[in-house]
Amino acid sequence: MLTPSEQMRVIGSGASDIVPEEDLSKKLSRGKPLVIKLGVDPTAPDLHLGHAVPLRKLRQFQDLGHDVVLIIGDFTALIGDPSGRSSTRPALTREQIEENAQTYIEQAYRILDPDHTTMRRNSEWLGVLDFEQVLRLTSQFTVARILERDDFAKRYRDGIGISLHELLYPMAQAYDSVAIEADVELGGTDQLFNLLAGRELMEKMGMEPQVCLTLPLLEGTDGVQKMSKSYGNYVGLTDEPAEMFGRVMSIPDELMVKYYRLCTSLPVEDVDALERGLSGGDLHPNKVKRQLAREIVGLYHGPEAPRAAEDAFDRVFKQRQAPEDVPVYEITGAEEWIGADRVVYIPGFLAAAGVAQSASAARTFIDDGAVKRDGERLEPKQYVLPWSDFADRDWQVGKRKWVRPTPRAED
RNA sequence: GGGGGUGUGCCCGAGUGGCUAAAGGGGACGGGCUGUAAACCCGUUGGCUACGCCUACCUUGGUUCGAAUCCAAGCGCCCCCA
Repeated sequence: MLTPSEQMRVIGSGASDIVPEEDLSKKLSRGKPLVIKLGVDPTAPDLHLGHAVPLRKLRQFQDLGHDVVLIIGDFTALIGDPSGRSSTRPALTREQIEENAQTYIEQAYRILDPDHTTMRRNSEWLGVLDFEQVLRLTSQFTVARILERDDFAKRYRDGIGISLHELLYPMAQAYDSVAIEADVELGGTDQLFNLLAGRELMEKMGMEPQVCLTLPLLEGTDGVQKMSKSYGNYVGLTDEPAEMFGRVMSIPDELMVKYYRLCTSLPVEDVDALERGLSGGDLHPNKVKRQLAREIVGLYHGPEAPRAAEDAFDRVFKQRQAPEDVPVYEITGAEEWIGADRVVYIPGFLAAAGVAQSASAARTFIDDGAVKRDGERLEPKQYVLPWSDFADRDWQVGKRKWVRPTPRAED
């Protein structure tokens, strides 16, 4: 095991804040494994690089010999953490939550060491509290204190509704820490309030308070908003290698270094060197971003994957050629967009194949010059084509959507 | 319990009887440029085999030749007083 100060260095790298740092080194210096808590919200089933940031930090803790407790917020999901949202979230049903939790766990184990991870659901302890116990808990917090939380304060000021149950979210999360006797809780910087609530509650209940460790929020591929599925700016952990490569390539240049720090396992010194090279103009951003994409793809798909992903990327984007395996759309012959004389209504096809939202949208694409057949642009208003000019050809919509209509094999 | 306000397309937000598929902005998408992006320029952004037709401005009824626009009730949200 590393010495406490060595551990501090590893733990602190990439962290936004550790409050209070002294408490953490004190805990570490006892030489006993610590209980590291991360609460996860089973509202979105698909994990992305943003989720991976705290998970990777947990992994570091595991590698240092500590115990990780992953708390599935199946009970708190009934509230829906209002954090960062300007309005109340819809509460999920139990079935949805359970389903999401399962997928979450599967994906989390791509990063965590399952042998050193304990999985708990907070319904275990929150679901059994009776009203009296809830009241006793609420008496530990004041309204003024809860309203200090940024988003509550803002919503209150702006006259946007806050349901009473939302105010209890921090308390519920805090109680999780009490229940598992957490030593350290991780979270994004937007979680600081909730993390501190845990610390305070533990203290009030006569326990050794947890240390709060916050991590920077990862902006999505748009470079502006926090990575989130609902913004469509995410890189999914289960994305296909080529897809993943492409998505990483689409992040703004300014974000590259941050991604290196939070999403790859490159040593700090190497990242520093890249940063210097970029700002000094010695390194070309494109090269650096390619390496970033390779690193990330390699992390989730193994060392062989990046090469193929990069090749596919180049084929489509650099050389503007069709990918190796264009998705096939099987023609059954019953399509209504195929006329009796085997004349094909192209917008209907593009909509049916899912490369355009609707036939109207597909028409727009055609008129915009966004539709190509075997690399050749369709003329505006060219909506119908004879069968021979349609089937078994590579159709491209925009830069990256491909489909190849193929008649179903007769057998 | 009383009083007032508000509900528009993905989001914000104009529009107070016909000229409105609905200004403007954001976002998104497409084209150009490029390093893959960003910035910038141009364009599109309800549906439909489509110079026309259909469905749309919280819901349901009503007034009218005609309503997102007026009326009634309902539902949601917000504020103030108690």
